[in-house]
Amino acid sequence: MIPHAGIIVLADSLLFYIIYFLSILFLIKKNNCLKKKISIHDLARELKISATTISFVLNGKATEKRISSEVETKILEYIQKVGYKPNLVAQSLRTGKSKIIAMLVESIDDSFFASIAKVIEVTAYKLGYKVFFASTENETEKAKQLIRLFRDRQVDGFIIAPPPGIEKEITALLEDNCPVILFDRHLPTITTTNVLIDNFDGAFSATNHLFENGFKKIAFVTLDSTQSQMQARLDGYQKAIKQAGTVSKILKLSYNLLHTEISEKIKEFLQKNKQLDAVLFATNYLALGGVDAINQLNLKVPENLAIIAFDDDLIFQLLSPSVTAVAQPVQEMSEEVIKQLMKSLAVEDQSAQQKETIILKTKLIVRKSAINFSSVKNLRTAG
Amino acid sequence: MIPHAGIIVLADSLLFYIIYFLSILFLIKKNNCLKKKISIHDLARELKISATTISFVLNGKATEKRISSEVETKILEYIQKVGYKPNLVAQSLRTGKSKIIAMLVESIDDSFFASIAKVIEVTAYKLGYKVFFASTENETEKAKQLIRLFRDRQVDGFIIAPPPGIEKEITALLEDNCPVILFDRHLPTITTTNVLIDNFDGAFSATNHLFENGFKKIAFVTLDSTQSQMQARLDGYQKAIKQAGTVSKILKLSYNLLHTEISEKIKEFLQKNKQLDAVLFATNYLALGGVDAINQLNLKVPENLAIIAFDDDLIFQLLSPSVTAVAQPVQEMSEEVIKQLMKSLAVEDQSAQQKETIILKTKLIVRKSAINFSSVKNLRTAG
DNA sequence: CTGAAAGCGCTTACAG
DNA sequence: CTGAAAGCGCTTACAG
Repeated sequence: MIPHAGIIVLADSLLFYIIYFLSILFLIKKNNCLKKKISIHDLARELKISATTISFVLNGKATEKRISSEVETKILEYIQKVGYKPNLVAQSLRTGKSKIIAMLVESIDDSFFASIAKVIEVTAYKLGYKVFFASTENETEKAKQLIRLFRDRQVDGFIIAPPPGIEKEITALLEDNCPVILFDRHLPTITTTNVLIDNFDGAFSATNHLFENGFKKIAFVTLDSTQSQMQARLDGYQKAIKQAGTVSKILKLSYNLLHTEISEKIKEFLQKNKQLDAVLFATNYLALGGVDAINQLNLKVPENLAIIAFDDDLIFQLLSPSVTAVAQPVQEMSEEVIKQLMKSLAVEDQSAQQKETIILKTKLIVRKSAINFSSVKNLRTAG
Repeated sequence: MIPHAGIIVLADSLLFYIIYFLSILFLIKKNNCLKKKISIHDLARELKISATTISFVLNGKATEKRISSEVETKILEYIQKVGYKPNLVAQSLRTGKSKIIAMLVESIDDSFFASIAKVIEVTAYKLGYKVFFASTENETEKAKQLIRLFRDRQVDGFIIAPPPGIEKEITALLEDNCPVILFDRHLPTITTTNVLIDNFDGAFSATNHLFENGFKKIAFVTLDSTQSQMQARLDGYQKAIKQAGTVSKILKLSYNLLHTEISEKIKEFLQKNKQLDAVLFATNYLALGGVDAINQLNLKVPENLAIIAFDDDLIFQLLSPSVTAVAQPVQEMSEEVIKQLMKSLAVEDQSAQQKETIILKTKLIVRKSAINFSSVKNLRTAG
């Protein structure tokens, strides 16, 4: 039996190599996109240095672990030469971190969310994070799904413009020690870190701007929503109306209407309420629907009807007449969001962390759609 | 010594458990966002069924592997009950697949790219894929970085609107067996699967539409770019001009100008070329810059100057007068892109796969900015 | 029909 | 100052 042992071993190892070789081939075939990459153990073999030491050097722990500087430079140079990149998936599995931040906005199409997303992406990237975006369409169910999806992908934290009804999910994230920053609107019943604007003051100032320019019958076109930002805009409008001693006139439209549906509803509203001489729109896309309605009714702005939009947009500058708008401080908001998120990311225990609410001021960009026409007020009812 | 052995073992294992317990605590502390999740082995322990069998059931291989249906339903019910979700990172590390598609567009801000991104996201999601977006700003270096970044994250495939100069990177992807679909523009020197529109015909028809409406001195405002889509639009314009026997007048602007810079350059161009009675803009944002310039010059559209834009946009419908545009078939393009990508994803060897180029037709949306004013041509030079 | 075991590529506590 | 080994949570070829 002994003489055979060698042969058996040989046959065995030959078989092993054949299988190994086949499986390599199979893997290359099967794994699209998976470059035959160098692993840390390949480096270890080549350099005759353990993977441990290489890993320490890679993670900047060379001095902490007192790796000799010769070894360090040797490793660094070799890595440079062969272009080694650690496998982030393996890293993520091991550490439980992904260096990915999830950002849920209402709609990435919307110019406000698109511009804030852009600033956040750039800033986060500089800090070593990648941001993944998704649109909730302000739907509770879609937001829940997305939170689940991103958690499954092991994101490190969330930036969320929350739709209504996801208090439970946000609380669950925080309890599981997952950093969350809310922006644009918050959820009053739960304690979170929020980056908001002064919606009340924005709407209040805009309405007063209309009064100051001689307009008196001011309507407010908004969404049928109890969300904090919409509620505050409504309150700001109503405060100004009350203070002026006039009557409010409010149109509430449901979410997720198409552009043509919005303009149709606004058209009907304007036709039924010919006394109106000005309208404040609670969002940029409502204002765009309004512009369409106004065009269709052949009304002149601001002679027949003055308008102001909440959220600025390039379009408002291009329309004739250009549209006065309440601008949100996009740059400032984005920076504050990132700042707060980085703070949370650095903290071990989310529940212990102090929750802050930052409120930034809006700025009224005065253009031509709401300037003083006191001498020729409301030609429409006259005509 | 022997009497002590038991004690040592006990002390040893006690220590072990203390350390184990502490490290668990430490892990929970350290790993933000990492829910203490159930693993497949936890399930195996509870159910007294091997992880292998559970994995087979989970991956729909129950019948293939001839798992008894009792075992299958038992597993399925338990999973349902405890809400088990496999760890996608581990799955990805093991299989080399991520079910993630990377999509590189010029700018996610741009309405054309935003709308195509949206359709693709929804469609891909239904097919079990998540799409991650990023903007190249048409910069070669940024695109290279993004490709690297996404490969590090182990994406399964790419959808790319390529900036110039990344032929090498695209080729490398294909060689590494990574599915790539180009759209909007292609790279003529390499063989890839492309989903394009008929840019030549779009520009040709638009120019002819201007001729048919009585305009004669037609300029073309485009980007200083050799990219395929821009080249084809230029060629289409020139063909129409030549066929009509008139002279061409072209303004080439560099990429990445700000809106105000674009409108400034166009303003200068229009002032220097008062003979012009129409302009075809090669992109939607060039047209918006043009609208701004035209407003500043107090020109009337189309009486003084007719305009047509390439790429439709909601804004064009809202401007007064509304702007005629060459619309790209967004829905159709998106579907075609996904279809081609899924085809590539199913193929083992990318180099062996037949590369197709799909060319879709554009549609001219006739609005008011280029309608017939043959009786009152070019008032500007007259006035 | 079902399970034990290897391994994807990392990181890190521990030992020396 | 450096390395062997375990383990993150999966999947799958192989054995029975």
